[in-house]
Amino acid sequence: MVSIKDVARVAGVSDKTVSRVVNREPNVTPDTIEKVQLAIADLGYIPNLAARSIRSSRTNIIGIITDFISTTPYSGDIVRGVQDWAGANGRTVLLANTDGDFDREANVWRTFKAHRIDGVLYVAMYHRVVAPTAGEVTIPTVLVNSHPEEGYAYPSIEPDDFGGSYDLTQHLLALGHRRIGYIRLNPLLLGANQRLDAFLAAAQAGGIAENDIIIRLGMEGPIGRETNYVYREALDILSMPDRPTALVCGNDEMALQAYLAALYLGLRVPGDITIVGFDDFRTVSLALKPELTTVALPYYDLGWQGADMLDQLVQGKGSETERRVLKCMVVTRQSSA
Amino acid sequence: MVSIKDVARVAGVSDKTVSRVVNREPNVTPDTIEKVQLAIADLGYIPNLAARSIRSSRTNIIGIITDFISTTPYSGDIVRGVQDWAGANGRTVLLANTDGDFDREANVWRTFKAHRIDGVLYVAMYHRVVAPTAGEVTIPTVLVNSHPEEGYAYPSIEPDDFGGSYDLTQHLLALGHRRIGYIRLNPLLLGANQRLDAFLAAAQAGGIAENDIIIRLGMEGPIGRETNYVYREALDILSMPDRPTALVCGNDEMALQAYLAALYLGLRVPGDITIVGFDDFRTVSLALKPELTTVALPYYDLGWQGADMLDQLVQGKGSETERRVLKCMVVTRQSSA
DNA sequence: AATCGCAATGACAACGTCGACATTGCTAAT
DNA sequence: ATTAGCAATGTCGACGTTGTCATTGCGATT
Repeated sequence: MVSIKDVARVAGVSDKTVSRVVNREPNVTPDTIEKVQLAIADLGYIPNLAARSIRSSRTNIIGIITDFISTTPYSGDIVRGVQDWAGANGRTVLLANTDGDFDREANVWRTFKAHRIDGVLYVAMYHRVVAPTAGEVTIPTVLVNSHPEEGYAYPSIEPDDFGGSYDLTQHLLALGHRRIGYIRLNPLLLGANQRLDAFLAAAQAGGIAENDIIIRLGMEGPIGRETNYVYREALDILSMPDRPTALVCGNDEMALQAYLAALYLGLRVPGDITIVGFDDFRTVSLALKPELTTVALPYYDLGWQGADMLDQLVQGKGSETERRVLKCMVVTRQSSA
Repeated sequence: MVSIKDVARVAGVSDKTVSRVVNREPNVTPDTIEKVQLAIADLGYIPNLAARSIRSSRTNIIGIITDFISTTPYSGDIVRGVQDWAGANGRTVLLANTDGDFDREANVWRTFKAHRIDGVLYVAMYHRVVAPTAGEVTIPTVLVNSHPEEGYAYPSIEPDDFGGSYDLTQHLLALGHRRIGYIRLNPLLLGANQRLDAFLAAAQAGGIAENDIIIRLGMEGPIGRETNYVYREALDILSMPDRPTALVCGNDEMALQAYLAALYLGLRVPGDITIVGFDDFRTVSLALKPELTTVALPYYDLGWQGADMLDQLVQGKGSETERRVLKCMVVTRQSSA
């Protein structure tokens, strides 16, 4: 591998001068700069970041720790957001996945420390409460799509499930719906309760009677291996003699099953039944016909802004306890009327 | 940061001896080993991999370059496969995304070279032909989910779309279907043609008459911004007076739209119409009711085995031109009968 | 003309680790 | 008793880079 010394020799200057050119330090003659840059291009020299980091004890690497990267596919957007931030700011991204396993997580922390990375984004693939103790964290860390357990102080960034759900419910009320079904997410998910609470709050504020709200549990059990009642419950709700005019689903995959149930029963969306989802998981929300009214989760921004928060933290400017919450926008499509 | 010398001081040995213990070299007294390990634990020493890599000019880091990581969510499984391999073999994964942009890709290669990583997995998020020239590749590279353009020699690993599609078609023939609809993927995708070709080959081999095969184009246009005709075409095929008894869809999202069309027309799956997909994108294939018969793409194994091929290559044992193809399994569920 | 100030450049050490080689001390063979 | 052999440990330098400080040379000031 060609090193700074090779460049120095070819350019006829000292290695330190090459270093100055590479790092754009002041007080170098334009002449010299040109000579050096020529030599660099000639030799195809690329600085060795490992060597640099030994001297400067900063690596410009940030790590991402994920738990279930593949089970909730849309949250890949978080990773993309982080990557784009990193690309735009001259950082590189180390990626590691724990599958939710404690030992593997401890290992990942060890590896990250061994690489002396600057900071860690601890990304939960579903919105939840989290305590990243496996590594006795000593690297600056920001929690993404989750927030710290009581008593732990980490900065965090998460979506405003409550606000999104509240707005979505208001959208239904504005359309005149007065009897509404609701199929709940797995209660283990943080978002599940926030979404339900917001739905109930908005419904109450809108003057909906309690017995005009039909709530069913769509899923339960450990994440990744849950049992799914959505289709059955949707069929059941939609077969009621006084069936609701709108059906709110915990997420878009549930909405998909609600569509199937509705169509199976010969109902038209949205003519006979309005159906809405949550997440704006576009593979589903746009494939559904009519396209699905849902709430877009700001996954990409969660990643980007999370990386930015981490950067602040690394530079000592960030708050140890900032808890940032990002708005979720209602996306109105043709499934609601 | 605590270094090997700190440990040496505390343990009362030389730094080299600590190094020996850390690297499990032979010829160290059990006594010494224990003293050193105690000191290591005491101080929380973790070797600095950057320093190590300067000496040994191997980093044990492999890089993943992806193009469209988020648009096709299931292919996150490839990344997971690579990660798991890396975790099991003491490597770390650097991740970078290009969004299909040439300049960004060139940048990524630069960064990877600057990190002196051992090798690169060039992961195409949809199966296609690829020529990773942006970096004038000098790092050992394996193409995943794609194969090299004519004239370029890279090892590659990809799914056997043809075989999977052939088997799936045979499954339909075995069920007695003699008149079959087919909705094509975007022709830009490598898999699109392989799947269609296999379908036609299997149908012909099974003695299906040409006019008992109804082929429609489901999508076209640039990846990520295509126009989608699937729902319309499905409605159209299923409204034919002599409608086919089975409908093959280019992928599972298309199958989803076919379900919606069938149900809209009051048809039962699989009673009135058998529908099958491709990919086994479980978010869809399992959410559909009845659950979808489809073909599972070996994404995870693509990642794992790709990483393994790369490792061989890095160690100089691999072939520069190996082209590995992984079998795709038909997953029989309730949508076909 | 002598001095000062400063821009431009270089020499050298240090970062943390490990490979090459040297040293020590013990056992076994003569 | 001497030596050879080898296991256990240590010394030192190198990897590629940059920070610190020193040196050079030149124009400006007195």
